[in-house]
Amino acid sequence: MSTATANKSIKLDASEIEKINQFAIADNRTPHFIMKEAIRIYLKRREVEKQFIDVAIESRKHYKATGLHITHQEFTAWVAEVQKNPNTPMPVCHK
Amino acid sequence: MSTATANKSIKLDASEIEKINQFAIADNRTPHFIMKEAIRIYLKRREVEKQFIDVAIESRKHYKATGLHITHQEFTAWVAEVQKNPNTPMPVCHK
DNA sequence: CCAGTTGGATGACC
DNA sequence: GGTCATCCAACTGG
Repeated sequence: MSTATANKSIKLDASEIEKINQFAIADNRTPHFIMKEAIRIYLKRREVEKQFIDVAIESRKHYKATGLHITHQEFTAWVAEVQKNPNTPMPVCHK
Repeated sequence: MSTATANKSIKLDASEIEKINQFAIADNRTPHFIMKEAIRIYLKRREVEKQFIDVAIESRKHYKATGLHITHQEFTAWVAEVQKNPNTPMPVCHK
């Protein structure tokens, strides 16, 4: 009962297959591996992206619920300040 | 003859399949499409990368043939200089 | 209606 | 894990 791997089919056109083979040969792995890698990388990117927007949505919900926020000016001012003084505290959320 | 598309199989484990399905649903496309997209993107990245190193190899061959080059110091000095004066010319290759 | 493409599942072989 | 061949359902355009 380790990792059950299922066989999925995918239609690729000739040019893509060629390229996959080239790269597979180039770094000495199988075309299959290349495809899996492609998918792994893609999924990882999507996950990170999703988490990013999830956090944004969360933050917004929190703001809607509590009214707590900082302004864009407060934030950019802090960004500028932190260059000079790395321990400048982030602005505090307020109503 | 339009674009001949051949059928390839790829073994993916359950977690990957789930994620593919999630993203497929999320942006309203088929899982199959997602996989193709993943591969397209990967291939594109690799191609660009390859071209980059090809240029590097070309440059090196040119150097080996002609002896023309600039030093690392010359280059970094220029990088620094160009910040202050954007039209600072790049150092010229020499023996 | 049939041909062609896409999307997808399997079974078998190495 | 890696690869191929087949067969299936759904949709699209002549």
